[in-house]
Amino acid sequence: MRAKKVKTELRREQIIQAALDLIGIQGIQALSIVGIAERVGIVPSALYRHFKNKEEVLDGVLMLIKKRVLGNIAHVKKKTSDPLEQLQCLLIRQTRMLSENRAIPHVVFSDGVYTGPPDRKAKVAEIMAAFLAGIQDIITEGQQMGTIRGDVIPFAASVMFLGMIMPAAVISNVSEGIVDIPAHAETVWPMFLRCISNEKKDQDHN
Amino acid sequence: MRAKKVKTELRREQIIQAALDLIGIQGIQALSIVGIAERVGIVPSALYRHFKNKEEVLDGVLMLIKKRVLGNIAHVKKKTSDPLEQLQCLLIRQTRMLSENRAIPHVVFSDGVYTGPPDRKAKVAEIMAAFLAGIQDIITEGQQMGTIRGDVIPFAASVMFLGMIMPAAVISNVSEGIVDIPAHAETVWPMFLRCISNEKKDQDHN
DNA sequence: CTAAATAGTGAATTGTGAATCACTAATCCA
DNA sequence: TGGATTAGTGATTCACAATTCACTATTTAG
Repeated sequence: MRAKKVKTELRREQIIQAALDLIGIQGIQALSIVGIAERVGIVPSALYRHFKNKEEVLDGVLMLIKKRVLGNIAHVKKKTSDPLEQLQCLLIRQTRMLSENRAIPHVVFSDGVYTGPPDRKAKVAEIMAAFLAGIQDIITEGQQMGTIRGDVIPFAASVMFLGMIMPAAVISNVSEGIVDIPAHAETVWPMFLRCISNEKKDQDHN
Repeated sequence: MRAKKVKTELRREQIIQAALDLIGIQGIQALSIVGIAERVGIVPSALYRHFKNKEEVLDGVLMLIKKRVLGNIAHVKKKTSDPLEQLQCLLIRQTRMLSENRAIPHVVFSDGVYTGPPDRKAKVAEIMAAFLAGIQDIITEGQQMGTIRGDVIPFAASVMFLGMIMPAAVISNVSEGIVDIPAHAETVWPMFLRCISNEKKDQDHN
């Protein structure tokens, strides 16, 4: 049966979304043109009307992920002006996003990143760098406002922030969801807070 | 030229080591029987004298990694009896191991883990679980001795410990070693210490 | 020293997945 | 309405990687 004709613009989005879904289900390694086409409802060769090759599809996936990740940071910055609150909110959003969208860790950790053309690696690096930079911004601001300890090194702290999210995602993937990522985030947050916040000794009583 | 005959026992080790090396260089995805055989100095088909198939080679690699990771924990426990010191020492060893042996993150984070036969996933899960369990042990002991806060949840803390290592390894891989993992570990350790240690308020202020 | 056994070889088989192409059907627009 | 453009199709090509296999060279034991 012949598929309905759809304008390239839209098909591209469908294809990228399909690829993202499939990655979430089976990982990048198993991602095939045939699989994507099937999911979109067209024949494999039709896909080449919209993308030059598989690599270009992957590029699209990366751009989408970048948009979502950075979108979270932007959203959080609008929501409140308290850096610590921003971080907590970001943690929650990010973990929710990961647990709903398992494709992201697959893409970021995939060793295809290392195998593929070098610019793919660079793109992943850029996404991570942008994410870390956003967090460092927040931390620096918190330091200026005095709610975050001055002796915290923003870069190190941003990597540690990532460290609350990344292992949880990996463990959750590997262990078939035994770990509830958002729940874990809630548990870890107070610990992280203790790392960086500038509590003046006596304030913490619950 | 014909390769020297070597006893299976030894060849198996050579093959596993070659696979580990190659994974470190090009990632799991690009790992091929041809590549391994070449590196060992035999012809591809010869490899099948020693392993049933590629999957079995991967199994061997996983076992080797497990041995090394758990070996680090055992070593650290022998070295000192102070839990906090054990953790710091473990952090140092583990990061050194990762920066020398880039294959490990490739294997553990590879999405091939999700694609491959389900028991491969289970094996990776087991390695991570064993590692986390080791850390939890140390933490629990620290709590009994009073040097680690009682309100710390061992599992959460162990994941966070992993969080000091894992993101650093990934960033280092992606960014072509811009981040020096062991150096980063040194930076982050004091922060982690603040998370879990039971300093009685007034001892460290600068 | 010789015959199992053990390990290594190259050719052939098989499977898979990406990409190309000539062709067809739908849509656009003048 | 009718030609040009755009998107979809199926057959096919190409490359590559995992195995298998009949055969050969080398050890090792009796």
